[in-house]
Amino acid sequence: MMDTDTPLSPTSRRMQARIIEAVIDTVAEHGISATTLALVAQTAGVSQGVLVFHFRSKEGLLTATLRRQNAEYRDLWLQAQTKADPLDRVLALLRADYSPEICTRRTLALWFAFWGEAAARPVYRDLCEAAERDRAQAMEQAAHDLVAIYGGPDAGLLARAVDSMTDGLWLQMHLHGARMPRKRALEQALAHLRLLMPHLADRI
Amino acid sequence: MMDTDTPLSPTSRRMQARIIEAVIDTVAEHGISATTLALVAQTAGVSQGVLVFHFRSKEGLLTATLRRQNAEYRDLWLQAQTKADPLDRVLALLRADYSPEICTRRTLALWFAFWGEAAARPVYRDLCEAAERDRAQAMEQAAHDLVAIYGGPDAGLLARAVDSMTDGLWLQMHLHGARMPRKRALEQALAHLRLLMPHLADRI
DNA sequence: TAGAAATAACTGAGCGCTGAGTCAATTTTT
DNA sequence: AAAAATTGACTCAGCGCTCAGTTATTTCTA
Repeated sequence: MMDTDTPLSPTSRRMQARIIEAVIDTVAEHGISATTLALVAQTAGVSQGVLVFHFRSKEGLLTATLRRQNAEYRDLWLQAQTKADPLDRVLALLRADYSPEICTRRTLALWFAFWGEAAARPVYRDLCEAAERDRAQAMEQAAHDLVAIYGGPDAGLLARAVDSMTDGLWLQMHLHGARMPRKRALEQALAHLRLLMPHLADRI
Repeated sequence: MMDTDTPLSPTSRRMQARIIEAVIDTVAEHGISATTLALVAQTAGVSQGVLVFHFRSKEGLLTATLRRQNAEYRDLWLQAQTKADPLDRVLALLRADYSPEICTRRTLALWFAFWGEAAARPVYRDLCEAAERDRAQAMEQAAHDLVAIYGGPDAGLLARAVDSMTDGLWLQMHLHGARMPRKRALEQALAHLRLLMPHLADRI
């Protein structure tokens, strides 16, 4: 069990998913530093022992959570890759970052929690970095294709500008909460994109 | 002592500064969750008791550190406000965010550490939010003046785009470390600005 | 297919240890 | 000599993790 790729029994799979949900809730509400096995167990409605049984340690529990978070995020933006037209692809990638699944108090808090510990824990750093990089490459590819067809600024710069805007708006949503709702953030990101590509503004 | 505004003796002031330095080192290296009074005391080369004497609790110690961090950041960008020409002011504000003081492993790790805990601790959230807002307003004012004189895109959008780019690049520097050095980040921010204001590109 | 045997999943009391915070005693500053 | 600053041994609540025992699930056998 755990991080080997042994096929999990449905029972275990369900339990692990349930536990990870509880971890996310706990971290989002209390922060990583106040997340304890007892609290997670209580939130999940199971005994403390089962956490260790499935994830070996608190550390294992947190990295598993981060891994699942990464996978879920990846799944989300991979769907956006299916579009044929590069502008649609860029827009879909962008919209994915402002989807209701991502722009939750819960989810944003989780990302920032792990980013906050990333400097201290190489495991977190590597996982966060990898997720970020994969996504950035996808955007860069899409931007490259876009510029090749429609023209525009340097593709790399364009991609990074869009992604950076996202990080900034995520921070705003994370800190300001209700005063920067998802829809406003999305509208701002789109306005930014229009500014970067005035010649395609009518399609954005 | 502590957060009252009683004038501190030079002895206390020096000791508190020394302790806060140690907190920053400790948080940057081990993260908030692994920062203990013992570790901070050891790093500062003092006894554990003195931490409590000056800051009452671990919580007090951390909020004092955040407050000082805010103040230092504020001092830095306030200097940039002195410029007369609004373009110079925008550029100075931007450059401040990429100054060697800010773009340290240490400093970035500290910001992200507090942002990571912000969702769970209202005190941190409020402090981070306030700092962010003050700074954003300064940028918005400068952008507004700039657009009034030189023309360009919507001032608010411009300001937010610049600041968001910063947050994104801070995240990159934080996660990727050496692969995103300060100078490259600055160069990217400037290139982004040139894209947003082509008519002023030659002055950027 | 019923039921027994074997394995997997889970419980919760408990252990050792480390954390934050205390305080009487000591040193330093005023 | 009085006040302020500092020490470090101490407390004890709460942490991660263990493990003997229990329950659920799957596999085997007649």
